Amino acid sequence: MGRRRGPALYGRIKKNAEFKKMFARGKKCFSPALLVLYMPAEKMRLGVCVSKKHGKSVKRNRIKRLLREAFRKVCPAMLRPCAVLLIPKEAQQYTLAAFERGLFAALRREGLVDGKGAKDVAPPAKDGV
RNA sequence: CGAGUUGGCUGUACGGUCGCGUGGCGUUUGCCAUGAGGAAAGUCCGGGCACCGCAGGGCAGGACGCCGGAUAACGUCCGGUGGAGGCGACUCCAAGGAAAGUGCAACAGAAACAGACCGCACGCUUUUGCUGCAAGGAUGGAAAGGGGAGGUAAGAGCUCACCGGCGCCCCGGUAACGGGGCGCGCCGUGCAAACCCCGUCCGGUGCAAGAUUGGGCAUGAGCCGCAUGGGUUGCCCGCCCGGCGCAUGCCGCCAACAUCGCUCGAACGCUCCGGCGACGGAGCGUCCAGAUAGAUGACCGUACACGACAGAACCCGGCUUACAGGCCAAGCUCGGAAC
RNA sequence: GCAGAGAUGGCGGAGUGGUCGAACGCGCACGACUCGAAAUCGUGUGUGCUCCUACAAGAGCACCAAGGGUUCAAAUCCCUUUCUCUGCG
Repeated sequence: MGRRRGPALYGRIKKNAEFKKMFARGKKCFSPALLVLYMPAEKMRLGVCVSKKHGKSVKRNRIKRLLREAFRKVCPAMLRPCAVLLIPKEAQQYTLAAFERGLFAALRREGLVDGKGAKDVAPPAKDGV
């Protein structure tokens, strides 16, 4: 499946059991825009959790894309591989900048990311490490 | 020119860098192709497909309901009929049966399968009651065909013409129905989106359906049941029938987050033919998402009416609902101006 | 995705088409009892608009998720929409 496309930037969390494990044992950190759950893992992995409370399907899809894009931008700055679960908070509007800033701030507080500003990381020049 | 009616189309576009799903080539980097909607929605109908007792019968239940046609089918669509609304183009209508039966019509009112409260009037009586009548009043959503003329003591289809109703006949139409004639003084309110009657149709469950693998074979003993039992959509008849786990040996496999179902189809585009039309037929051409925590985003540039509602989940045909703006057709209707 | 159930005062929850703004219970307010409180008993208690009014009281209309329809009459029957809940891997 995805692995034959060469070294992708990050893998995805798919199994329901994994989600349950993340909720039960993952470390939590908060930011105004979203809640981040993470665990150490062999490679970078991402899961998003958007419920019906956030809106109808178009809105939910939009939120998921923004979360993935924010993670894609922050990902190269990560110091060690983790499995990360992103849960947005309910809001009137969801913007990429808010998610990106929130995610970066939360990860820096946990020491998973070096201290440079989030905006400098933006173009992930090459994806082969 | 203004106002309006009906039907239909479109609903950001192009380029660059990075990123995502699927398919192909390479298989080290990567490259190429392709990638949401008219409603994908609500799940309100109708099918296909799949499985279920082998699906047979009856009852119950449900849906539909002017007529004719289209269709795989429909509660949809088309063309008519009747009714309602609009000056009109046109729009809307669950539109069979109330003399098959049952039921309901509260309150008000004298009376709502039925009549006399007020009233009107001749005569008797004259405080009042008897008798005749149902025009007017009053109640009500509904009051005994309608409103005129004659008639009468007062009145009444009592009589007459018109309208309405019912029955019969003739003509037109496939039919619903329309037109005309004759007869009957009129047997009668509303509700069947109350039960119901008549006609037509329907087995159930739904891709979380289901199929493949998850073990197979052999041997051994055990437990439950052996029919007043179990299975079978709600019920009855009918129909079908043993089930469960354990130990040992050999082969197989690591397991559910798998594979298939999963997208070529009542498909789409163009042209021609038949039909008023829905639609049908023929020819040529095209391949157009198949995800499974669920793929379309970020940034930059250009253009403009600055982009609405909104995201496939087995697939089709409809209905309903949401929707910024733009365009087209019928050159259709009304009003104004000019000629 | 598919299937099903429901929405009635502040809350729970009844309500065969007809005097239904709507039973009943919990609340809440006031009163009685008490030295005071609890318990008990009694009374009252929805919202909005209009009228009237210094307030209170009173009168009328509308509202049973929203919008239509059938009916003389709808919380109830029918259709559409919105929202909530439940089951199925």
